[in-house]
Amino acid sequence: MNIVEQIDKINMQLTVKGYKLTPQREITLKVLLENERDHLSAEEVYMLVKQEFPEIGLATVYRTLELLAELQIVQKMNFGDGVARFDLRMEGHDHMHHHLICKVCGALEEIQDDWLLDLEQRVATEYGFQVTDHRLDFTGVYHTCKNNSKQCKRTGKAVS
Amino acid sequence: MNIVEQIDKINMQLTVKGYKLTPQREITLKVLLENERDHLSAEEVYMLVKQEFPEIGLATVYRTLELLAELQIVQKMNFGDGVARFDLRMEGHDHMHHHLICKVCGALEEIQDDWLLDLEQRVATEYGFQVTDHRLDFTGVYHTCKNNSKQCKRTGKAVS
DNA sequence: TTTCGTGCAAAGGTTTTGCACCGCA
DNA sequence: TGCGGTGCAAAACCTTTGCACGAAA
Repeated sequence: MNIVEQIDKINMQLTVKGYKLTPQREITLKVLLENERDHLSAEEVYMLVKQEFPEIGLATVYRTLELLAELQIVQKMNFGDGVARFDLRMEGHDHMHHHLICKVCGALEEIQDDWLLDLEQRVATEYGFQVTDHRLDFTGVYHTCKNNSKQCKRTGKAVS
Repeated sequence: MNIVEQIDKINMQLTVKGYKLTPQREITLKVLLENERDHLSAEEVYMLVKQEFPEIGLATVYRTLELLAELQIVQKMNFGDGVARFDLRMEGHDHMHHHLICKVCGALEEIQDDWLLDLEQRVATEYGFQVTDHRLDFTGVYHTCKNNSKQCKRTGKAVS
């Protein structure tokens, strides 16, 4: 599914709920889809949207992101750096992505396996708790970073 | 290990790093240890410390919590309610606690099983990533909350 | 016209910082 | 004296909100 199709699909979700796909919302969505792997902050989204739509205000970006979170199109997350970051939840990614956070190079990789179905079953039986969503983050170090190579394997970023 | 012993142990960790256990820090630690299960925010810690040490300033609490996080005695966490919360990491709890967050009653339960050793092994082999810590939160609903009982099973809190 | 969405500026809430002061080596 | 630690207030920071305006049904 390409970006245009995804935006169409989201447009339908908006319409059903009585919301409109304004140019501001469309460009914000485009930015999110084009940077799906990057976990952008509101400020970063704002900067990118501004390149195509300079008149947009930061408040609109916040309102759009809030709207998308309400529709479960994005998920608001916090990785401890003081800003909220937004994770797309398209195409069955629903509650199935985990994160690897490298302490050396700062990379934040998303991995797609769903490893937790057994655990969710155990939580249900042992704790009387029905899971609807989960969050799993691993902090650690890429072997390539640890081995003192000059670049992070994933991002290509220079490593301090 | 009782609270006095735990504070002694932490005092040693502080001393090794050149920090002192001031009365403010000691009372802050006591509050954290006495409310280990509660994931207090800085403001909540401040209120509780103030009861025993009214002259303390909020900034000191923030600085103490930051210091304890640096020493890995507490972990700063964010559950999406706009404030940082602090999780004690004493007595081998290290990277072994997970959370159940009930959407109905708001309870935040800590569970102690360490279910992720296998997954950490997989991450190491499949992604070339050595895990040093992890975070696993389950969002969902307690069966007792779902069944419309008037109280949450865990907290006893009234359920809307 | 009515409603929804927007931009701007102001407000709100949390956390950090600057600075003078204090106690202890 | 020197230095780490503190309290207070101000600042910084991210995010939300109030309000008037504008576009579309």
